[in-house]
Amino acid sequence: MNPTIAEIRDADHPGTVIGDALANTLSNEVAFLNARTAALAARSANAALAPLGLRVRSYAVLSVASGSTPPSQRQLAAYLQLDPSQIVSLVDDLEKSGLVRRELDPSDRRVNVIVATDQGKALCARAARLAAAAEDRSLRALEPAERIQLIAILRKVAFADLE
Amino acid sequence: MNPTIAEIRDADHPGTVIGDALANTLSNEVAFLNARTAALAARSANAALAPLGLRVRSYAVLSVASGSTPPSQRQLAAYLQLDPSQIVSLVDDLEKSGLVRRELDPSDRRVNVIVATDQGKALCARAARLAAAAEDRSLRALEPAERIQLIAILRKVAFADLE
DNA sequence: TATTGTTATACTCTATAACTATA
DNA sequence: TATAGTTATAGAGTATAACAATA
Repeated sequence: MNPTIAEIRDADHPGTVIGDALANTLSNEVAFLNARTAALAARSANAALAPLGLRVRSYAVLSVASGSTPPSQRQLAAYLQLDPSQIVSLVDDLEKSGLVRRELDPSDRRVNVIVATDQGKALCARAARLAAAAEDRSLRALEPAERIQLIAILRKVAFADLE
Repeated sequence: MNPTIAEIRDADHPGTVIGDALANTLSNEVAFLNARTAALAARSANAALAPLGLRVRSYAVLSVASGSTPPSQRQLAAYLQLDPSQIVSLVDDLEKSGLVRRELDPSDRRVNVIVATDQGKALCARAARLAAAAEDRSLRALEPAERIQLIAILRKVAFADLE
């Protein structure tokens, strides 16, 4: 169960055994564990969302825009840790699909508030269920209590850049 | 401290306040928290490793190759969750820099064993220290006990694809 | 002057498929 | 037939810099 002492095998090619030693240095580095986990989770979530025409990125934007406080593009960029220039094409695509609208903020006409349409909110709800199912599969190795711990700890780390 | 109730600000532009509601749905999704954390950690680690001419990817390959059980390229791909074709250019670059060698496995001449040179091992040791320092900064929001919990839980999730 | 959104560009990473040489 | 490594290519993601409109 513990990667340090477990033999590690390539899931696709069971003949490929990776010895204990491989699972040493890197497997204690959070950055590596995070990268590996995020890669698996993103692949899984992208596959789950594909039938809806969404990807993890566009789903994230749609999800925030579907909340009770529609964000500006700048806020989306900060929250999703993307460059503001990347938000442009994400919102473009969602807008073309009729899932969100850009609304000029009357109090500051430089800012676009991104608000989900009814159609967007409906799709977001369906997407959230698919994402949750993918997450259940990704986290199947964890006890319920561990899952709660993981979320609590990751929230601290994920937002450590904001005081 | 808790992102659900905290106001979230853009670190670069303190005037940008993101309301509570933004921090709701997504911030309970492990895939999102993982992606945000991994993005921050990768950026930090890449910056830390840049003076050595390494990036997180090449460092990961070098680190495994520096261990006591040098891997095949296939094993590297499985362990790092990369496609075997991506390993080729990573190893090419490291080999050109004299940090690793491809050694033909005598028992199966299809496989290249990737073994770090002495120079590669020395650089890997320096890189590991820089990576550890970057990790300390990334995880500064955690108590020591939380850090240990995080590693234990992430290891389970990160290797759930291997039974 | 500073900030929001936008465009443009170059680079890195991801995903597939096909090829070769060995088994 | 099947596997290890390689090549090629297209698409997605990352990082910067510059610009127009607005504050």
